Amino acid sequence: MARKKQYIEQEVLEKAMSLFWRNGYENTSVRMLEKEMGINQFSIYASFGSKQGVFLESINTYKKKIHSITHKLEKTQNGVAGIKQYFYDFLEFSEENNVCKGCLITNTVNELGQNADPMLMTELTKFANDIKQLFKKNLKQDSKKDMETIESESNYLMTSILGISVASKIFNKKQLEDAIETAFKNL
Amino acid sequence: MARKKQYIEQEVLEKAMSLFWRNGYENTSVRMLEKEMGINQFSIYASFGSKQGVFLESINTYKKKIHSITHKLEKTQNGVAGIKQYFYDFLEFSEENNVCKGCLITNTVNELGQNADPMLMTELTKFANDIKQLFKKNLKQDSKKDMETIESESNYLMTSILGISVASKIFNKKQLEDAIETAFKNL
DNA sequence: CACAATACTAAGCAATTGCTTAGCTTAATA
DNA sequence: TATTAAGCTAAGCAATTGCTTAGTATTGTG
Repeated sequence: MARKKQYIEQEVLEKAMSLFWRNGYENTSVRMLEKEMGINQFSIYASFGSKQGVFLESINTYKKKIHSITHKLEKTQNGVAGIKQYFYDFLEFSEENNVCKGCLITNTVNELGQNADPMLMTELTKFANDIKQLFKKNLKQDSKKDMETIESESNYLMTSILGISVASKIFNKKQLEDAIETAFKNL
Repeated sequence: MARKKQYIEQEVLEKAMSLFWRNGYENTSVRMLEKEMGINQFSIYASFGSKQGVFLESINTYKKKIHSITHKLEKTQNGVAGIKQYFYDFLEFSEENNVCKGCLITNTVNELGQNADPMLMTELTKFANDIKQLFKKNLKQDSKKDMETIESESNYLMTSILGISVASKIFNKKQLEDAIETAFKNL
């Protein structure tokens, strides 16, 4: 009985995600979203309710996108080597047109910090924690580390990947590889 | 012959810096600066020219403030141990009311990225490079590392401190200590 | 005291923000 | 083919943005 949507929500979300990823939440206006997504503001609000709504769905889209490499990590059986590979995979993942955008989740945590909507913040820290659990799983595969060591090293790995995410915006490839190689020397 | 300023520029800059540090550049409006600095917009523009001008001076104020710990690092003769101490000093430095604000420079790089004013970006990367040089200096004190190793390890240390800076916003003290302790095990 | 140079107050500027709405097209069903 | 529920266009909303300006207050000097 009714007219059909002239866009596919997942498709325009990909574009919205890309824009948020490049510019951050506050530096992305609804007008910019209009242009990037190629649809009118009315359609944006009809589909996603608010700018925050678009952002939340963009986060979900990001999660799906990064799932290819988190899934790979989830399936590895080779301990620390698998985690190291994840670091390299992440770098490749975050690169676009030779420009590193870091991690959308990390960027957002860093931008909004404690000013962020609590629900959003919960969502973001949950993601971070899931990654940490994957690190732990792989660390356990590596022989005789005790619980305490595994906890410490997973915290270390989390700050390392956060560091890589930020550094990727100003460091060149060689410097990032230096960082990764050295980071894994003592694990 | 003329009326006197009713505020001290360095004093109001301290307050501006604190606000930018907490909220980032874009999330800080001139009205917010007015309130925090306790002076009228006219005075802000008379003293600093623009919002960006206030920010640039805030960065300088930040540098002066952090100089107490970079200076300490500059003077240390105890190699890696001195760098590790710097990490702990930084954590203490970035804490305010039990809330970690990270590093103003790192936050800004992360927020503005390649969208930033080139002059500002140059300023920020220069600061990062100065820290890296201090790391190198201390690494050289530690015996028989070759040039290549020192370069690699200084890149590693830079990403580590960046990671600590970001992680400090979501990790608790124990987790951050885990990260630092593990980070220095292989140096 | 009067002058002149600067600072302060507060109102107001155009532009942009997130969001809404009135009026139209579109398309599947009866 | 007429109806009707939904989507689209584009104009417009109040609030906020960075910044300016007109008018007034304060000061040291002649």
